[in-house]
Amino acid sequence: MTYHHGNLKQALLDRAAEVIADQGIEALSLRALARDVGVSHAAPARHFRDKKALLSALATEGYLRFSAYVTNAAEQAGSDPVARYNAMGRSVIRFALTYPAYYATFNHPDVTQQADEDLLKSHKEYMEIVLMAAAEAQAAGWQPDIDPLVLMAFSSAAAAGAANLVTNRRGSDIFEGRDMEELAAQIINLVVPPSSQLCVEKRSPST
Amino acid sequence: MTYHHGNLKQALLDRAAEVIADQGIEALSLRALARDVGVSHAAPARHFRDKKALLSALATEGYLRFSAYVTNAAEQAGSDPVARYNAMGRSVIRFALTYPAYYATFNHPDVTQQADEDLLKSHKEYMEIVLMAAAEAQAAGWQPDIDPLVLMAFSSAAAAGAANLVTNRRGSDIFEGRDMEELAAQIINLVVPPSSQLCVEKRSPST
DNA sequence: TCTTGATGTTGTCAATAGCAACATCGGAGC
DNA sequence: GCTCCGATGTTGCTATTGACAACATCAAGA
Repeated sequence: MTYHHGNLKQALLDRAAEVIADQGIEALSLRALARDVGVSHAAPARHFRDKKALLSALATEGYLRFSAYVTNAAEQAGSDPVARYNAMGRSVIRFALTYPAYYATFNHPDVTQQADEDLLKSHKEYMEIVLMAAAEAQAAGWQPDIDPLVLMAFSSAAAAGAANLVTNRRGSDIFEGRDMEELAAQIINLVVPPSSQLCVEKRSPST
Repeated sequence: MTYHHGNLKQALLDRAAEVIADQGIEALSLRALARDVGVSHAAPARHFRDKKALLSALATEGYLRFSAYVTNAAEQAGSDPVARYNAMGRSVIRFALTYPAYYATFNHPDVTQQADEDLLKSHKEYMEIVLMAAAEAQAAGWQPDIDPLVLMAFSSAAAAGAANLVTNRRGSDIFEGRDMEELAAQIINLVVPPSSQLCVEKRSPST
């Protein structure tokens, strides 16, 4: 074992993601992280000024993956821009379930209440991807009269809210017996129909 | 000053709300709370098993106020069920801005990942209020073909997402120069139109 | 070889959460 | 009025944690 770890920064981020995923974000401790990675308790300070910085870095990494994830979902969905946008919405839910650690950082006060330049950049990049996709869906007939930025905010808000619903372990028994993932998908469908065909139908139901 | 505080439990909750509102939920400490209220560091333990319990209690109180708040908003909005539901949505945003401390607890892991009986009850009560209002809006022509529970989840998700957008201090400069509160209102309008008139128009735009 | 900067270690401090033993109050029952 | 007792608050303690400072080690280039 060398004196230098070699890749401590990434090792810490990886381990942090694991810990958050199975013990919750509140259980995260820099010292425990250092122990787990086999390094002394002050070593993380070389890479992260403080705990917030680590969470921010994790969130930054999360948004990068998030961008890739939704982009990929759009590509898988084919060429209909509305179907693509719907698929992106569904992928938000899947992402939250697949990478709970990253998703948890997105909502953590240390991340939401502060600005770190890298974080802002990766977050903005994500939103721009969504914004462009929203504009394309509009061009294909979805909500043509609304400001694209408002539409993007609306979709993001709904998707984020749905993801929260699904990731909350507190079982609101009002949803007793429901498949929460299915519920989330239905929410997405209320935001954007699954195909542009349905946009047209919606606007002139008499046909 | 008496030996017994008299109303320590409520005093702690009130002070906690203040601290959260102006220093953030991460800055909350039971000991500081005890100091501020003029009581010894272990006194809070008599009323709250631990920090999570205090946050849960605060969230419970928050949901009770939340219920009253949206109910009041509906009453102020008149008799059109759709307009009432729209007003309730807007009131969610106002609530988040007016009582940031309560709103912050709603999204805190200690609250979202665990179940405390009182909390579940007050949260369920809130959701039932929204559910009933959604059903009434449906009866007045809003989204008549959708499962009311799905509609309720959709509206809640979108409203919560919009509220998060507005309460996040991290200025995503993609919204540069926007009035975030106005943006949130526009989001609500995409969920439910401001009056039942607009539902009909939406469904048959040819008229 | 010497220097330099990056990285990791050891030691330490203040703040905190949570526990236990004790003190004090105030009301219920006599 | 008195006593007991449970509820409430206090004091003292331990372990954990985040953060800092001084030092050690390594790699690479002058």
